[in-house]
Amino acid sequence: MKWVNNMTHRVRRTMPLLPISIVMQLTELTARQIRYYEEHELISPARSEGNKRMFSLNDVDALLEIKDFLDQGINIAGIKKIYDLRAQPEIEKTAPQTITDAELRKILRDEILNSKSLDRGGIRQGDLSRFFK
Amino acid sequence: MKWVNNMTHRVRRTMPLLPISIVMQLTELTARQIRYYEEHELISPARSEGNKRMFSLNDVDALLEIKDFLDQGINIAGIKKIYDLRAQPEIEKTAPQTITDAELRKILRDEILNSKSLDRGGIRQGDLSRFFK
DNA sequence: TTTTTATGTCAGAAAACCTAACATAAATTT
DNA sequence: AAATTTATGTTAGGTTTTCTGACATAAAAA
Repeated sequence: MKWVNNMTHRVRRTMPLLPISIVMQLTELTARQIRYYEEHELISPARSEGNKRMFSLNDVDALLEIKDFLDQGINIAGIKKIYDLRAQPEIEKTAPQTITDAELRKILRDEILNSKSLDRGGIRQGDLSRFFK
Repeated sequence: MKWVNNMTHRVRRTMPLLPISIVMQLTELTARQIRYYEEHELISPARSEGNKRMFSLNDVDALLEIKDFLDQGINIAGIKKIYDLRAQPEIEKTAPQTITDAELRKILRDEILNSKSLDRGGIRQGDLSRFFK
């Protein structure tokens, strides 16, 4: 017999559920790093009544992505620009975007030039697999 | 384009993620109630290094079920017995279980006699729907 | 070489959580 | 009916966690 109260697969991705200590474990980032990324507006975790940061699963996803970008040599400004571009996908491929477009090319070019042939093959977010099934 | 870091649907149900404040919101139980149920071994939430309770999604499910049982008039002892019986499903329907079985019947009988015709129709855990999609 | 970036570390304060104790209404037992 | 038990409320004192802000620093960029 199955029971009714199974919320596991229904939790909203945007619900602020997790304290920073748990997010540190899930992402292997320090509190300092997480706060720094928020300071630079890469994430906007919710706050408890007492001003403690509360993170959603989407926030965790975002942090893992930020970590990945940084590991790839992209800097905070670059990540922010990528996010900005993601936010307006409808203007994409229409009129040229003056400076914005050029900036993106520069970012991408720099990324290629900076890649340092790290070649971290295959295993993406490998360590996290121990947390998942 | 989809991104790789989507942990949302892969979080282990048993991972201790949530502080008691969040569990209070999710279940609409007080901290006192949650701690009392733990004291009576209906749940066993994990602990942080500093001894703070950390709850898994399974724990939340369990608490919602406990709440439901209590609302139905079943007391803590009854819930515990139900859990015990659930833990040995293989003995079920075989040899008579002496006292255990009789105790269960008493519980069920008492539940029926105590039902007070509350008749809380249909809507199960209704309020929680606002938390889910 | 100077500046910027990303992160470490520390301090003091506030919030969240802990256990333990006492209080109590409602239900149960005697 | 009186005494006890159950499930929960409340309060107090102590510990853990998190906060902001400041200063420090290695590596990268200008």
